[in-house]
Amino acid sequence: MSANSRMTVAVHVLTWMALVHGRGRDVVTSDQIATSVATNPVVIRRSLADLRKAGLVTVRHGAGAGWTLAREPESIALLDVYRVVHAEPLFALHHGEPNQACPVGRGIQPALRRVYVDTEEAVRRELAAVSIADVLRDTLAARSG
Amino acid sequence: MSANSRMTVAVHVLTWMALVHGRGRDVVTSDQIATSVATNPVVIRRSLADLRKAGLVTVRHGAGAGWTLAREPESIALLDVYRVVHAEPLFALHHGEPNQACPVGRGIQPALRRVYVDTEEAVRRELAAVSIADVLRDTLAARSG
DNA sequence: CCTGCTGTAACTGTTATTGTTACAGTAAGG
DNA sequence: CCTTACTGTAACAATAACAGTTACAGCAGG
Repeated sequence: MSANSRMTVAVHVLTWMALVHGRGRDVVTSDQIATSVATNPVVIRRSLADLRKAGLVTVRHGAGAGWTLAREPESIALLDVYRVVHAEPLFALHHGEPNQACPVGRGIQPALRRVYVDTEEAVRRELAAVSIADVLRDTLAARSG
Repeated sequence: MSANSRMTVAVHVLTWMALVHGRGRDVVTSDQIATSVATNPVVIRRSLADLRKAGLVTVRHGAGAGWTLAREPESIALLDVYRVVHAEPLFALHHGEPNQACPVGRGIQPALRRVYVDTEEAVRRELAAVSIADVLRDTLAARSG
């Protein structure tokens, strides 16, 4: 296992917040979330910082500080999370420029780019169809099943 | 840009082979392909070795050695290439096991796995619809456009 | 002013990837 | 059988991403 798990961590964070949100508590700390994810609070804070930039959570400073969901779990799609964690495209083009003197070297990048864009859009469509509320429901169902 | 470009390299390799295949020449060397991709022949040979394991190309040793497409370009889908280069899943689950004492920690992995599998399948559907022959056609069109 | 948590820099260990050199293995063709 | 030209692969370096960790300044509620 080497691939990045930022998507998983971010969804876990939001799902956990959605759970306590439903229970009426609204301000939670990175330490509490870190306990559920079983990692370091700084990792959680880094994830939350990104989620905040995207407007998915809000932060409160000072004593009694902590985090709150900025939207209802039903209105947060996994696509929103994907946008936060995936700066890099699914597939990378060549590291260096291919040989422009070769017909394939010259024309393949636009051709590939088109395919890659279509593929990314398929991913986005899939992730747009699932909300944090859906994940929470499935999570609680899986737990008891 | 850091993401892996193995998909791009493998498709480039096959597309180049499809081009010379159409021109009647059938045995090509890693050096020739490396010139088009503008990289080291060993990188190409590594890619070709993987493609060979999947049965997409065949190799000939000795003097006059080289590589040949094992199938017609129309019958090689980008999905076949994806299977070759993508050992790792699109999204990774947690690195360590999440807290099993927490309802979210306990149930989120099966819930996420389901979403991730669906997403991967969307990617596969997209890539299944495009062949190396399609890429070659688009590549030559892009070159002149 | 205390207190508790955030925000973030800095550093480590691990791992993937690309590029590179080097060299043994292999078989076609004279 | 020997030359030749290319494959197959190990080994290594450089780069970069990532997860995890420590440390500490900043902030605001009470």
